[in-house]
Amino acid sequence: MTCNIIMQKPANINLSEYLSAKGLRSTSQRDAILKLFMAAGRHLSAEELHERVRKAHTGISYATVYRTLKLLSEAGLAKENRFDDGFTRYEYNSADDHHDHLICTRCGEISEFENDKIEALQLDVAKKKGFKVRNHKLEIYGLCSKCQRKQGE
Amino acid sequence: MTCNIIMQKPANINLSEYLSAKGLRSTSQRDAILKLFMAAGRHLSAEELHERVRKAHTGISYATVYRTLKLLSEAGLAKENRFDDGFTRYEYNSADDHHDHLICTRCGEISEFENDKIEALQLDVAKKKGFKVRNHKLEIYGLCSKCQRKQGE
DNA sequence: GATGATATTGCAAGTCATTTGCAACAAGCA
DNA sequence: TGCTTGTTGCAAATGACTTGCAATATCATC
Repeated sequence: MTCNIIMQKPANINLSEYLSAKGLRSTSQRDAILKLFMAAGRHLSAEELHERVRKAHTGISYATVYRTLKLLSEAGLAKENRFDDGFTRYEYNSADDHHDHLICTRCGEISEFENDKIEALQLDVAKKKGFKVRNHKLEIYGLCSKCQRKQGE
Repeated sequence: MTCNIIMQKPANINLSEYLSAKGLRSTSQRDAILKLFMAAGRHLSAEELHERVRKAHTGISYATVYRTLKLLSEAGLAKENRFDDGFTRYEYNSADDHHDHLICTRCGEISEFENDKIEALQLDVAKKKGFKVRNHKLEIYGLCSKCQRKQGE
């Protein structure tokens, strides 16, 4: 059901290219953060990432995690998502992969979907209003199947 | 197909009914805030509302505006929207009126739309994942027609 | 209308995620 | 190896929003 026929290309830029193009420096902290960020799967908050980073690589500060996450976003390697739970979650941004989110308000599980029809309809709506779309965001909040079952207990 | 997305209770309630039902009190501050909130049109931030309220009715504090806005939300008279600009905007919640938003990232204009097809597709997606929808949020960011023209200047 | 229990207010101080100033430190070119 | 300048960790600052508290106002009851 979820099999993706087209292989997802990784984000086209890699970090060290981006850094040197901008005259920035490569550091052990940045490497460690990127590595754990990519390994972690999606939708990590800065706090969660910091936790993991600190375990593997003592002494990396909160500030550095935030700064690096911002850097990764600018480089196109990460994408920021501000859901309704009050803090920003980051996901690794593979090129051209746009998707939207289903968010379980009970357990916090976030799953993804893609729907071309919805995208097309959005463009129609925007066009009718003379609006030029740059970005969009669709979030569906509710209960995942697990939590529906638990709810009955 | 019926849209069983439950958004919020219809706002057929008026404030004084809600207050007395809950054992709460009606105050001149609450009246003033509600009046200006309703008169103001949509998508006001707490700050904007406070500004207006203060002009008409000196001495109403920020805290009271926030508290009243929260009260109105609980009463179903207001709806909170957290867009990507970092702060919450409130709109008057007329019963059963669900809509989504087009947001101009240049001038901040917010316009609304409704699209039943998109809503239906969302329910499909959710259904396929065994997800029970409680709420959803669709925001399209870009440039309104005015700002596209200005962009060229 | 006066009384009194308690909801509400304004103010200032507190949250909480995120950002920033700064001095110590490190990368990487010369 | 030296030196310029980007980076880091720390602590303090931000900024939207919330809350504690003492003063005040509401409203059911007398």
